[in-house]
Amino acid sequence: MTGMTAAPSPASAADRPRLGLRERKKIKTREAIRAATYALIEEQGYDATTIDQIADRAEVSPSTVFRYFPTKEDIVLTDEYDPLILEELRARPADEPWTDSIRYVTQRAVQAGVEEDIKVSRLRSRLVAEVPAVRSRMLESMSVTGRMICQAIAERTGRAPGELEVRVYAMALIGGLMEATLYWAEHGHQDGYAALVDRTLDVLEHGLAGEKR
Amino acid sequence: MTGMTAAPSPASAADRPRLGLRERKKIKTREAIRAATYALIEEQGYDATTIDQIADRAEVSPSTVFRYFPTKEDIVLTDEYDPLILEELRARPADEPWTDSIRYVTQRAVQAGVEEDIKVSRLRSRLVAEVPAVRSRMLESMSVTGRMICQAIAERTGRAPGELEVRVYAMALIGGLMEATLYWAEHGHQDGYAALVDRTLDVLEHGLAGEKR
DNA sequence: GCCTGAAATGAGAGTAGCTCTCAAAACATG
DNA sequence: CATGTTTTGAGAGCTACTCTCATTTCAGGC
Repeated sequence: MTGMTAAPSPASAADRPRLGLRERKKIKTREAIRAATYALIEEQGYDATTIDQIADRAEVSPSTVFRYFPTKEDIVLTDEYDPLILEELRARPADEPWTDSIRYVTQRAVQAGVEEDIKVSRLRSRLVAEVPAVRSRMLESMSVTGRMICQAIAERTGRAPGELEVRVYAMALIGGLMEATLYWAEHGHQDGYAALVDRTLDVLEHGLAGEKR
Repeated sequence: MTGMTAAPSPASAADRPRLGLRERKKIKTREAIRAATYALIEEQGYDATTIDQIADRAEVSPSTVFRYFPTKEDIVLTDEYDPLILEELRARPADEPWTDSIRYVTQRAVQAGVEEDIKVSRLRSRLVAEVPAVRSRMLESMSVTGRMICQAIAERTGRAPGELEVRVYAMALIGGLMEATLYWAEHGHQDGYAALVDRTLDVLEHGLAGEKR
């Protein structure tokens, strides 16, 4: 959801025999493409890295790269945690203030992403900060998550999910989290990402003047 | 700033003789390209409209189109009011609460844009809602404005402009305004844009639960 | 009016992201 | 192992965008 969350981990030993050879190959290809992309970007930068080079190193054809990822930016950014996040949001106790629920779930997503692979998280945030196309794509993907958040807020507050106020709050949240990510990258990842997210949520809840909770 | 603000009006009669032939031609070309773009988009939609077609109708070469606008999206979105907005923000009385200043200036920008050409404002917002590339470009351009707003907030509150909290607030504002624009377009421009912006700022100031001011 | 330097334009080649099609290869299933 | 389905590779094609260079168009002094 934050875009910093990691891609799903490779199939664990338990379910590997469950999957057919076809499925396993697909996962392998996906990861080969991503690994090749990360490596090339660190060597030469984002713009200088072409799809053809990625295909070469991943040992697939360029067509295959596009079959797996709709755009070059998606190779870097794609994660598939959104549905899990919504589920977790729904699982929060009904009497918990909804802002706390959002805080909890956001923090969990961040933790999961950073724990999965801190190096990838850093590379991603760096690219988000430095490459406009990547930043745009991330905002777009976060907006989708925003719609989900509208749903969750609506359920908790009894408002309509399409109501302007709800949508504005959700999108403000997205914007704030994006800025936190930028801040993290621009300051060389010195601060803890989780702490930055916490401060971000404070601003959203209490405004700029508001005391820290 | 909102992206819905209009492009600067054509040189008024007073300063036309002041400008050389060269400058006047440049302005004319700029407007010809934009007019051609708007017309073609209404006829065939955004994606179906190519740079070559735009160049044809504007009676310039494709190279010239790119000389005037860095990207296709910019032909639709570009406005140059940002510096004026910052100036106006600085001109607000120092004892006015800074949230009120932002509200005033935002409203003025919206008014100016809508009054300039309501049809263009509507087309723009429609494109922002419907074409991802345009929406992305608009967010990017609004982010630039966001940096300016950081500056203004910092001056008023005595905080540092680079402080996380300030940046988060500014970006949340941007996100909220974007969502208001989307809402406006998605509801067929029924509501007044200014009213939507007002409600948006309420959310930013008082949170979702907050009473209307 | 004319000449000279500077700026704007047009033509064209080139790059890269992305789409589409179609045939060949790899897997699944009986 | 034969059959049908998926996945892949090869390649053509489109378009946004960049760069270069020759040509045209304007500005200002003579």
